[in-house]
Amino acid sequence: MQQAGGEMGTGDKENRSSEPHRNVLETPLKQAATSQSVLTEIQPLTTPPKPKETPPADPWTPTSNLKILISAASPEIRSREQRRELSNNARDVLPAKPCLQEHLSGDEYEKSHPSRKEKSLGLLCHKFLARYPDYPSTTENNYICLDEVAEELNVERRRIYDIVNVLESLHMVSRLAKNRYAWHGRHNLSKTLQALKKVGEENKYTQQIQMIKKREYEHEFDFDGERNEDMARSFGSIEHSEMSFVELPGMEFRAASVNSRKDKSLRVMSQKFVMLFLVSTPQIVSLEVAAKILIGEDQLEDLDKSKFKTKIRRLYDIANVLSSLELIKKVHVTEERGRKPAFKWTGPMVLPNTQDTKLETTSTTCPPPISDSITSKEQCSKNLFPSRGKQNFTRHPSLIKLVKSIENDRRKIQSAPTSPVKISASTDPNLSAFPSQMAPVPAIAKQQLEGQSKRAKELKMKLSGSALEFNLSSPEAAPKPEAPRNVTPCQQPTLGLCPPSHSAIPPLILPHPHSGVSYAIYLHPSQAHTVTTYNPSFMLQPLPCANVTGAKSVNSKVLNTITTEEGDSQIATDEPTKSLTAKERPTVISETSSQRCLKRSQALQENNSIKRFRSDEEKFGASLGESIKNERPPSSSSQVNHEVDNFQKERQNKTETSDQNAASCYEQCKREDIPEEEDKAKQDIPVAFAIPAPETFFPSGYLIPLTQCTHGNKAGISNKEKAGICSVQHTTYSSPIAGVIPVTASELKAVNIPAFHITPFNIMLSPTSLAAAPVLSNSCLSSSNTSSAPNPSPSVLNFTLQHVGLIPAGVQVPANPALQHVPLSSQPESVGRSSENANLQEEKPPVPKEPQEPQPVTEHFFRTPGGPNTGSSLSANSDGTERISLGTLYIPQRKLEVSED
DNA sequence: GACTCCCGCCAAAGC
DNA sequence: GCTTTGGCGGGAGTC
Repeated sequence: MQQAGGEMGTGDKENRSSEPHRNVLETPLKQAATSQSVLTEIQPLTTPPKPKETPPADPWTPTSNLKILISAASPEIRSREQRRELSNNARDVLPAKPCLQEHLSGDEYEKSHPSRKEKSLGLLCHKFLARYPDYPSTTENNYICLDEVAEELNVERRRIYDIVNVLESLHMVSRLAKNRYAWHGRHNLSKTLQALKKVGEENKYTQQIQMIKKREYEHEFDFDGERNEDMARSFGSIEHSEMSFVELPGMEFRAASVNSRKDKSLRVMSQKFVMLFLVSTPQIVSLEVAAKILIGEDQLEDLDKSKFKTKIRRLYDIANVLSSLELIKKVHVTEERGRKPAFKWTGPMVLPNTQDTKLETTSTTCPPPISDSITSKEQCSKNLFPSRGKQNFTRHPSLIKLVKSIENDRRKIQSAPTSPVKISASTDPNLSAFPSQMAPVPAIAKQQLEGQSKRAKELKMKLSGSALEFNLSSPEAAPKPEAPRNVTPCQQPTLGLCPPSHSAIPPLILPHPHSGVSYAIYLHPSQAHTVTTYNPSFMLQPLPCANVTGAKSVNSKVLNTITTEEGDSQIATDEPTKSLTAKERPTVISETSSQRCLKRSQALQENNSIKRFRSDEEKFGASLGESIKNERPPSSSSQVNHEVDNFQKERQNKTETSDQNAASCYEQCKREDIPEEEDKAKQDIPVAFAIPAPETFFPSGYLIPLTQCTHGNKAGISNKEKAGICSVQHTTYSSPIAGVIPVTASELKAVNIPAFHITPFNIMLSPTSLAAAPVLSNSCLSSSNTSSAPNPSPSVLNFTLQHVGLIPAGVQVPANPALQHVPLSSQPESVGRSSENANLQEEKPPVPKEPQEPQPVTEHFFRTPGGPNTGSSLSANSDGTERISLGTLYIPQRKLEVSED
């Protein structure tokens, strides 16, 4: 056809522009100037028409044909021979309409002139898809002739290739012969997605994504050579395979030509792009990250702006097609620097292989072929216990020593008594009454945070280069004495990287500005000061709480997140919701689950506070207690913060141990996924799970949708709304920006259920696993010093003081002028106690067991998010100020807002 | 000015 | 040698 390149020069364009004439004349369909109308009006001539599609009875208009001609012509032609072309064509094509040209001038022509949008690939793809049924009958031959389609759609064939290539990647079409394709529709889509997800996991895309995000934070990733080299090394450490096109049985490419340039083909790129969504949590992938990953797979050293731009272009092409397929939806991640384009997966959730989905890769370099013999059970097991799988990661030499040290520490920790507390999964109806103290607190003590962050950064910088390797390789080093299968060594690496300040930076819970959904963002303190804008590494923690399977599901989800960071396959797609499309997910959310989540999150915070305080009670506790007793005015917050800061310095050497302890606890928690140990596990393992996110991958923070678990209930959100919050992927997301959400008194009070302690890396610790004493959340103090911060609960203060030994049990002291005197129960924690109502908030917080063995605790507690669809539940914080509070601090660094277009 | 992404050049592969 | 495919990047349109 066209020029040697298949494209047409001016002449070709003119020739092509005449092609539609015949078609138009033969099929006097209304060819609206707008593509939208065309979308539903395309009347296939030779290709299988979409069954549902009925020829529109739109009247033939005098200008319709001309509009088509115009749209078919290139801009150059139009600009060069606009008038003459129009008149001539009108005369030639529409002899019966001699006056046509008169109607096409000035504004009218502009109207007929299809805008750029109307010629978009996405719209074109819509047209294309409209021609064929989603689920074509197997009996009928659904052939696609590219030439014909191109003609009918009045586009260059080149554009059709773009569409077909992407469709091919999803096995919606397959090439039969030259210029001929077969339409399969969505029959194979589920299988394809499963296969892609599987391959994506095996290719460790999750790790790559996280690594890139981390890099971005650490270096504000750009294209200078040094950083590229660093990036390249990191990629190399992942041993990612040059995964090529993933094929399904019976759908292999039949023409070698198709594979000739597959390395960079749109097909492969499309598959990889889809993989990123399937393995990501949340299923939001920014173009930037995707491009970097795709580039990285090729040759990162060549990463330059032009290449990056090219990848972005291609990704736009792919994204447009995928959007037309309604598999993804464009969103924007807003950060302080501006908006970043991203896409959210809106397609069906991909379940783990419930059947032996055969897939083949035409990979040339690696991807270990997926075993067809893997049963669904085995696959599930593999997903649940990824640590058993192969570890393809290599350990960075510089980290071997560190790993050994960690191993030793872990052994010590694991040998130590750790008895996770069973938590009743029963619903706490009172959680709905969760107070509104969750409101963000004004920024405070930013300087302290920065100071802490600096120290942390120094340490981190030393290890950042090899953090990934270390993290990925940790499984090897991690001893698995008790629950080898569940060991998630991914957290271990963080031990050595954990700055002392971690303990002072707990997750932040922010209310969703739009939906009222709250999100807990876990920010790695070490990067707090370095992050000023959107941090891709804000891990949207899937905080499953709606799953009827309770802890198991949660665990699975957690495992998924964890394992993805470990570098091996893991899926955690055992959630029932996974089988549903994004649109359907909401229905599975139960309010009780959300309440449970709330409670868990509260418990986490509480225990974390207690644990932390316990570990520091000798120094900081006394000081803090004294401060409380003296009812320091808000102005003293800086003093307290300073004390904490200094104290944390001293506590730095404790961080590693505490993280290990947390890791140990988490391992126990993970055991709950082990069927044979389920009974036992249920007794020892908390129901709530935090999503561990090794700092090595998530240096900055995590965004945890809390949805109905927190504010949602309180805010009076209807059940329906809550359900939606939990399950529906919000169209708008945002991360909190720097800010501190102090743990309010009510938050602590309300929790009488032991929960997990989360390490700075989101490692969970059961309350009892740590000889923690009740502690007053530092945040309370800090928050109390802020005008907008809720005052710490008297009960908490008393509770803390009592456990610290500053006051005898039963004695109540006003911790803060603003605090109310709340009677506290001196009873030990009511482990597994199920929900109580708001009144229970007044009850004494759970008293950690084994207080006689205070252990250094640096964990930040972490609220278990409530939304099952974490991925979709990014929240927003309109506040851009940085905030800090001690103890239960959270330091959001960047504002992240994801919004749909 | 950044973001999108259309457009078509041009080369590899196929026939 | 012509056609088919499709990688690639300039640059126009849009925000």
